[in-house]
Amino acid sequence: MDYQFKDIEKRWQQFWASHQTFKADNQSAKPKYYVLDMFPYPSGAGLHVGHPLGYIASDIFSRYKRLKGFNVLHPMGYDSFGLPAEQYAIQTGQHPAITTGDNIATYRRQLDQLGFSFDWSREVRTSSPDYYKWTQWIFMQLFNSWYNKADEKAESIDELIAHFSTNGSQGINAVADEEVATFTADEWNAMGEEAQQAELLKYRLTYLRESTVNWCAALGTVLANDEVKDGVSERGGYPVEQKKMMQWSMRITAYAERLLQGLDNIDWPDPLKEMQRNWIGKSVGASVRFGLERGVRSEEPRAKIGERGEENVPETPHSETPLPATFFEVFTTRVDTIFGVTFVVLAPEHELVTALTTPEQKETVEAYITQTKKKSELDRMADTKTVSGAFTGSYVLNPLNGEKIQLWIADYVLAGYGTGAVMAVPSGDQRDYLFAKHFDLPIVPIMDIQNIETEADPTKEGKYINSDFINGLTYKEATAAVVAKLEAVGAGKAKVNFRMRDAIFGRQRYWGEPVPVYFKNGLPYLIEESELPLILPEIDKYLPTESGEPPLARAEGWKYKPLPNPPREGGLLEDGQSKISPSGGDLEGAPYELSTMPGWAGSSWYWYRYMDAQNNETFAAKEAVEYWKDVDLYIGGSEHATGHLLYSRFWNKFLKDIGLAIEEEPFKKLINQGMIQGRSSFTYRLNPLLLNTDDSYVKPEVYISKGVYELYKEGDFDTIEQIALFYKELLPAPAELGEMDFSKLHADVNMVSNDALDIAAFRNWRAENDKAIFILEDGSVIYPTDEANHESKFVCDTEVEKMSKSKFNVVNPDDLIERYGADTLRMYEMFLGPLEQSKPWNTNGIEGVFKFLRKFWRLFHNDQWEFNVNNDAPTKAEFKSLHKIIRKVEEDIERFSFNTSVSSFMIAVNELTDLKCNKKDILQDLVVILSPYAPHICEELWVLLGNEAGTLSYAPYPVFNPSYLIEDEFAYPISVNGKTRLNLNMPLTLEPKEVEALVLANADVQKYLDGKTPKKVIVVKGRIVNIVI
RNA sequence: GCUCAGAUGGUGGAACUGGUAGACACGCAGGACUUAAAAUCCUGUUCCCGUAAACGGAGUGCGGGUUCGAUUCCCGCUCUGAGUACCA
Repeated sequence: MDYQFKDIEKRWQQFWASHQTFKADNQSAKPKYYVLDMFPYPSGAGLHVGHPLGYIASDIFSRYKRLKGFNVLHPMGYDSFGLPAEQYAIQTGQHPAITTGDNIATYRRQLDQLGFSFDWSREVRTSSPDYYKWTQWIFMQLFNSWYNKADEKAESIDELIAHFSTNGSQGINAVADEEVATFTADEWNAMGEEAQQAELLKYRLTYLRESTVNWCAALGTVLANDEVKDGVSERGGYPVEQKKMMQWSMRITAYAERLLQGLDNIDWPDPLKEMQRNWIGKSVGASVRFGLERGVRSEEPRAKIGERGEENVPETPHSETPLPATFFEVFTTRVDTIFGVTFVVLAPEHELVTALTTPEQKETVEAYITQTKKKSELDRMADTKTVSGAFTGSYVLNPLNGEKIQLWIADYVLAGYGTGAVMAVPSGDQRDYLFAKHFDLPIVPIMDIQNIETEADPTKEGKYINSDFINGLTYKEATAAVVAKLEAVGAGKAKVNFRMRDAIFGRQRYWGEPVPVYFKNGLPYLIEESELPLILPEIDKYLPTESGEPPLARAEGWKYKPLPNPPREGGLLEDGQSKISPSGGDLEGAPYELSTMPGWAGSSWYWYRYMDAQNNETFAAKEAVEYWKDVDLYIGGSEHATGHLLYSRFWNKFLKDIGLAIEEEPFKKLINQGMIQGRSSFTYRLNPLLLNTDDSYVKPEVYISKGVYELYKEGDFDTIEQIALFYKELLPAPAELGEMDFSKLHADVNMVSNDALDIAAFRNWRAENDKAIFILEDGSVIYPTDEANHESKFVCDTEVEKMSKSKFNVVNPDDLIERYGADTLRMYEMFLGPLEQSKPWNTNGIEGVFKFLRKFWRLFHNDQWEFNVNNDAPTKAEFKSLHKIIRKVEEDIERFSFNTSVSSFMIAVNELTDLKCNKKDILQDLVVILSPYAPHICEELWVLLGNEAGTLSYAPYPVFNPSYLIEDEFAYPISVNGKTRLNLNMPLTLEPKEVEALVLANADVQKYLDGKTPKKVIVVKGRIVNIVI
């Protein structure tokens, strides 16, 4: 039979499903290998041709690893909470769970069609209560943990409480909020429950805090930093504003150092690691305290800042005057330049600005602040050239020499980074330099070799000048000396600063995991573990309430009512009275948290759930986690570089700290598959200007082929003339033709093949095309009545754009599978080019892969399509072809070069076809090697070859035997002065000297020598001969 | 601006440690088969000179360098894509 891909593929997909061929075992004598794909968000549009690229690669790798004797875990699931389903729900009123369910069904059908070897018994859906129960559970573990810097790990909050009650806050080195209190054990024990809880919240790894958030009013929610692009929301492009809100946050900053260090030990693409490093943004430097100069008059109460550690403040000459604070801190990476500081700048939003502004400067400063507020985030970013700022009228004191320094505000200092204040060193920092020049502030050189004529010179070379006790020292010496001095006088210390902020963990949205928390007197408490999952309640509308509360506030009677049985603290009393709110006697129950978890909650641990997806007792059994440990290969897009991949590493480290995970890093090796862009097709339509027309007739639709259009555009007179004449003939008498114009119109790429338009399909596409006239590439014309054969084609123009419905360039895998089959599509997607490289999708060329599979099929069949394979002993040439491909494919797969292995398969099949090889000894091995790429056709041939159905997936990978590739002759390329001139066959046993003699004796070589003696002859054995004259 | 990645025929791409540039495939051109079309098969296809072949010249974004030999290494530049953005 001919190659019937439809039958074959359907049959084997059913076989794999019904026999659970790819079900992985959680224990095995084989070594484990975990291949993970970034699970998809099931969108309504279904899969387009770009989505499966990574899945195909990971599937090939999984199948290959099974052949190589590994116990492979290769699961798939759905990241099924998310905004699009909710937006759809808002528009249609349909519950997001229904939409999501439908979309998942579509995805599943599409994935099944591609013949993936997923173990579907482990499927997860983040929106399923069985799954989000454990997402909530992990949230509870985070709530019950704090980060102990002494041990560099997370520990139970109970240990912290124990420490507080015996030692107070003394000796605790934690990552916590800035304003943690200092207290003794007695003071702690004397605190009320609420005061204690409020204090503990400052330590918990997930905590509630008023923070500035990216509020997107149009989406009605808060967005993470990585969801905001250029000041607008990444999804939908709605405006985003800064707003203060009470928010759940994750103390990811506790892990900043470990997240940074961990990058050194994982095999990820360098650009991606670099992105994470930049995101974490570690800078090593020092914090320096600048004392405030007396004379500040202010009605403001004392600000909080600077209250702690006041005893360390250097004495200021007139300390009797009350100040809002006695100092503030700046962060600097160049503490060695401290004697070059000629002014200090605060962010306009800095808390001390109002208090430190003198009455004389009040107007100027306020005007400047107003101006800054007006500027949108975008303007502030774009406008980096203009220098602006305002003098506060106050002075600060250099802590090392007591010098009086002007205090300015300027919007180039960001409130959100460091302390929101910088010490300006105009001689060494270009921004400071421009600022100083603009406002005529002093610039003091501090290095002997510094050149500050036209710009700042940040050099670290040379010796210090104008710098007090560090004069004459080098950079390294000076830095150490300054830090030591600052510490000695209590005016600063070495400090590491991170750009990364704690991650906001909440959305004012419906379609997400409910936070397992209720409130008592404004303080958050966890519900009981036994009460998990906290199910997402039904609501009438998926919108915020009129009062602006999140959608969950609409849920009727959705209050925390502790179960009466078993009775427990915080629950109901035996008589049924609630203990929850002692003050209010709240029988109604306590309010739940109304925001839901963000999109990244469910995806930050899902690879563990795959290890033990059905477990109802725990998030994944200990034995399962100990067996699979971590992901060996993770494939997905680089767009998750600073979101998912950072949060996942964070949660993994936390899970390791509390003993639930084994490895410090979750994903050992990661590959980014490139993005597939769309390749749009365009037609050119004539739009002539018609003079003297009335509305009694319609302009004829005339399309011209690309080549004709180009001739026209180049001003080819004949073409212009002909088109005008042609068009004129189409028009009724009264019309006069003016100038010709063209519309460039998208044509659906599915009607275009190798840039040639399928005219019949195009006519059917839209009503107005029905009567269209086409001028083809050679100038011939097709009329609506005339569909006969034409020699020429109608060629479309092309352009690379984003793949989107509106550009008519979406290619759906379903159509291609229908036409060519899954095996062809799988191989074609790999054949397209290197996996990591982004490229436009182009269906041109898929025929070549299809032809290859037919040719492969034909190797096993005779001219009548009868199966025809014999048991004869293969020849040397046949063995050579086979072993070449065994080695090549193995090498290629190991370095994820799938495109080159597809080429090699083509070469092998071409060779074996030429050799007319139909020997089982060769073809059976070839089936095994090809099966990861084209599993269906290989399963079919495997059975035809007499093997048991279903055993191919676990067959042994053929062993490469190098003896088949040993050559005894080699055609040496002979080059003269580096230019290859001819090839000479010589035995490989010859030594370079013998080769040289043979080459120089050759008559053809003599011709090139032209009687001269070569200066030098280079012979690389088995490679090349180069003669230099 | 900074960081990273990349630039090879008409197209996608290959050349893995410096050793025959353009494998493999698409497209195109010509041919075979066919009443015809589709399918299939064969031949050619980097560019320039030349009717053609032999032959000759140029050639991996541009300009230099190292080397017997450079798509590969070094220096400088141009362009494209991605990330990031006043980070102190």
